[in-house]
Amino acid sequence: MSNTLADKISDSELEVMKVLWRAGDALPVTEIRETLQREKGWEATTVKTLVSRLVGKGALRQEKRGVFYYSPLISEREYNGWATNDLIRRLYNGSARELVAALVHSEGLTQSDIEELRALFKVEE
Amino acid sequence: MSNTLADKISDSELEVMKVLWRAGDALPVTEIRETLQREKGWEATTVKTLVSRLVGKGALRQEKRGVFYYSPLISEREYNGWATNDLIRRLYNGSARELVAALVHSEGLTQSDIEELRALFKVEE
DNA sequence: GCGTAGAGACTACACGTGTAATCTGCCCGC
DNA sequence: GCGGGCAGATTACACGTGTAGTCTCTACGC
Repeated sequence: MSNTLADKISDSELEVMKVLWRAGDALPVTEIRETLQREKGWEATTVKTLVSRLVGKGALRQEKRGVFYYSPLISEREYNGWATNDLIRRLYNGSARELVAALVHSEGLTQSDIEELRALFKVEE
Repeated sequence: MSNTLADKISDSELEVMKVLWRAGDALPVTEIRETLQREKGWEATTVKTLVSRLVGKGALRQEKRGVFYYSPLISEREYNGWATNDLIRRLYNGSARELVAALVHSEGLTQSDIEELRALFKVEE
């Protein structure tokens, strides 16, 4: 369980990753801090701790340009895929189909979602 | 975050829930223990701890029939729905459609899964 | 040149979780 | 009736996580 990279990113850490993913570019901790201070009310040191832990886990790369700049080593798509598969494995017997079926049957999808998805399935044929 | 019931079931605890869900009936801790000892190699006290924590969290009901019998207070469907929505909220901007789209684009689904789902969507129309 | 602020490192601390061991009291078999 | 085993309760303990505070050093403004 747990692949060497993406070594289990925690909920708070995920917020840091999201900032970097959105930025699409390396950021100094200051900027990450500003964003998360605004959005989450987190203290500067809290953000720094999370960033350090992520570096330790191999999820962020740290690069010295005067001050440290951080960039993701795993993409959002990669992470989401991993987390989604994990859920599918744990709750849906490893069957993505079961997951989607459950969604369809459980009001998770609006009628217009269903429309869009039907189109998607046509295309993907 | 976290609804009063289903108050954040942990991974190990989930295994206990699964045993009860599969059983479809109240079980004494002895039987839960036997199953998990076989399947996971867990010690009797480990299982008892998990069961107690689940009772504390309001996920299991404890009922004295000579010895204690345990039954789930939340159904598998309920829990899966909750956990799935949580994932959707955290990773897919709250959009179930985005999740499904990601699955379709990422090899998560086999061709035959897609066939089945297309049928499903037709029915659900 | 000296103080101050900010960057980065180190430390803190409570709570949840995984994984159990030990203690206690009761019932069953001898 | 006595000892052993089992159910249930209590305790344990390390590690991850959320959330920060403090310490140190350096560079910049005065």
